[in-house]
Amino acid sequence: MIRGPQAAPSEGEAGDGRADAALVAKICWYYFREGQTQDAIAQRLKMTRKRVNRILGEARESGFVQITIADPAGHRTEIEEELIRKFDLRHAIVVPVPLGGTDVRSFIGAAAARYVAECLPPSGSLGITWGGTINAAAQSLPQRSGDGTRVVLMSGGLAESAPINPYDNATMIARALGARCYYLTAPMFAETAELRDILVASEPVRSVLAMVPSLDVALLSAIDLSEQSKALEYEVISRETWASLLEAGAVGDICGHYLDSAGKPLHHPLVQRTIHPPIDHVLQIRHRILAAGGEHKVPIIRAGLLAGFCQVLVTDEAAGSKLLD
Amino acid sequence: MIRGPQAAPSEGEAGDGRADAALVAKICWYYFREGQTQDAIAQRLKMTRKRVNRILGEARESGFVQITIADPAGHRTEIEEELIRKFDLRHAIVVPVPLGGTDVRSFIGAAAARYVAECLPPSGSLGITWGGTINAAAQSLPQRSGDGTRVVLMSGGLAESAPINPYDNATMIARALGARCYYLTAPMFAETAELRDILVASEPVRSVLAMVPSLDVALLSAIDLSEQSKALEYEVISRETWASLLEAGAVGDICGHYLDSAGKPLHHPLVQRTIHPPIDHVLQIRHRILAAGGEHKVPIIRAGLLAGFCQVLVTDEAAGSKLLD
DNA sequence: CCTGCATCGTCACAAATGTGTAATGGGCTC
DNA sequence: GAGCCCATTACACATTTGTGACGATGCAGG
Repeated sequence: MIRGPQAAPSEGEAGDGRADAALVAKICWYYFREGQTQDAIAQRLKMTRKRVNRILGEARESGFVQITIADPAGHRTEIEEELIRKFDLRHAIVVPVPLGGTDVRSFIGAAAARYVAECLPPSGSLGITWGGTINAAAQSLPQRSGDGTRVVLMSGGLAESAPINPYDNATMIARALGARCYYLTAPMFAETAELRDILVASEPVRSVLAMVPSLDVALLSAIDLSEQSKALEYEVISRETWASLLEAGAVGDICGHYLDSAGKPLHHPLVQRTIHPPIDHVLQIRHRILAAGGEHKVPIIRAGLLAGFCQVLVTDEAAGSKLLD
Repeated sequence: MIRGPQAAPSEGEAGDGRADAALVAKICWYYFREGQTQDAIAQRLKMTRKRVNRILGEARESGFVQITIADPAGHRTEIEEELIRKFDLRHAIVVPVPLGGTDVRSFIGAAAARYVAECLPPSGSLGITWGGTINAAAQSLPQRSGDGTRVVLMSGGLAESAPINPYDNATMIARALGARCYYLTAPMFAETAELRDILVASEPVRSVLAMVPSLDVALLSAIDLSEQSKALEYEVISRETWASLLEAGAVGDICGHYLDSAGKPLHHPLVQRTIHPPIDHVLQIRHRILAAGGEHKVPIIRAGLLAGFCQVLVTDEAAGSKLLD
């Protein structure tokens, strides 16, 4: 059984030295490329079939072998066509809803990763935000050598390490791309609006934020404000804040900008405390990709689309068809 | 069982309309990404397990799903290191030799395809030559949208359709890249040197050849002159020509340029009849990749390296280690 | 309408795969 | 050197997968 790609990246595995990478590669070649049986490979390499089996399993989970499904380029799904037309997008990618218990975000993340890998030029720069979808993307981003590639995390950090942490996200993506990583060394939300302004004006936060408008690609995620919102679950925002955001008409946020259902940015007190690039800076990024799915994210995705946050949408069938209603 | 990628591309299959591409994609997602069992997928999609099974098989063979093995970038094999040092290469890729009866060329082709896909810029131009290795590459080249990508076939054609035909090669590669393809509308060898000169000077041959120096990437293959040479087997050259080439000291050719074992181009009569770009034009191509392997190709590969034909070598372990002797 | 051809579903089975459990053995600490 | 921990092996077994045989269904042409 191939477990989904969101297997916890626990346990210290730095250089992945457990099994000689060359050996793993060889086994993978024989198995996937040549179609040899695990048994045959084991005999040939003088090891147990079980060992081969385990190595193959690990190779898949760790992303050592990537299985990519042809992008039916030019042969778009109806739903993709519709989305492109309705929201005037450059491109839309709609992935199927998982059958089993798998998290949709890992599907969407994988597709987004693929797209990013394709459109991020060598030595390009990529801005990312925070979220489970981005995390999933990080895990299935194809390795690349990326000379001079830069990754910029466009949100502050969380002091208390949530299961999904902005800094982790950024680190993983940067590692996969072989990129240099720039973090916002500030909390996601400052304690007061004044402090926020001071932080944003101070180095090194200022210079990292200053990179945003000239980024090549932005990989954005959308945070919803439904009951199932991860922001709530991980206590990124308190229940009171949540309630007050809802009351103000917010449906979620993209890159820290809370939007109402029409895509208009709100002037909620929280926004004054958020460390993030201004909207118009984000909108100056040449290539903007929004990766988000799941039915509860439909309102914020729609808001983001209306606000012009993205030219490329990566989502799932469920959200995609709801967006068309 | 996953059969090797060189399954004959026989039978007319143009648009591949047998099974809805979207359906195939979905099944592949469920199976490869989510790890669902074929049975579960069949039930969910209300079809037989056998059907799912068959679709998956076809998807693999047709290259609809690609299985890529992580390039241990920066973590090179010793043999790769040595090759790079000894021949002053920019990069070397050494694939394992197949266990079973699989043709080495499909391995090498796959690796080369992957490399090309990586280094060919969007809207870039790619020059290719003729040969089984290139053919294998075509078959495992990841699909891409390639706006404005161009593929130039740098050799003439064969009138009598050999199992591996230059035009087929070019077409397949162009199709995979979504590229516009430029052919040399001339035979591989003209009947006389005079006719060759006339052809080369005439349109449209001239303008296609004129594209060569400014190509972004060249994917070159090496044709050997051993007894096992495919050129001989497919009767691309006659046995007499073959003998006379050997006598002149040739060890094979790259892009129609016959070289001796030191890499010096020969002035054999055949060369005067060959429709191909001059050596210095080929050497002006910025990014030159030589994809060839198998022990019998070692002499011509070495010659090609000495002649400076490539900065990147894709070969197999057997040839690689022989090259280091 | 019937015939021939081809594709698909059903069944069945052998091979391959994933996953336990217990035994083995190598390397480490003490 | 004894004892222990860990990883690997050997063995066994349930699932999953690939494939062949055979009948049913559907379609084109006479």
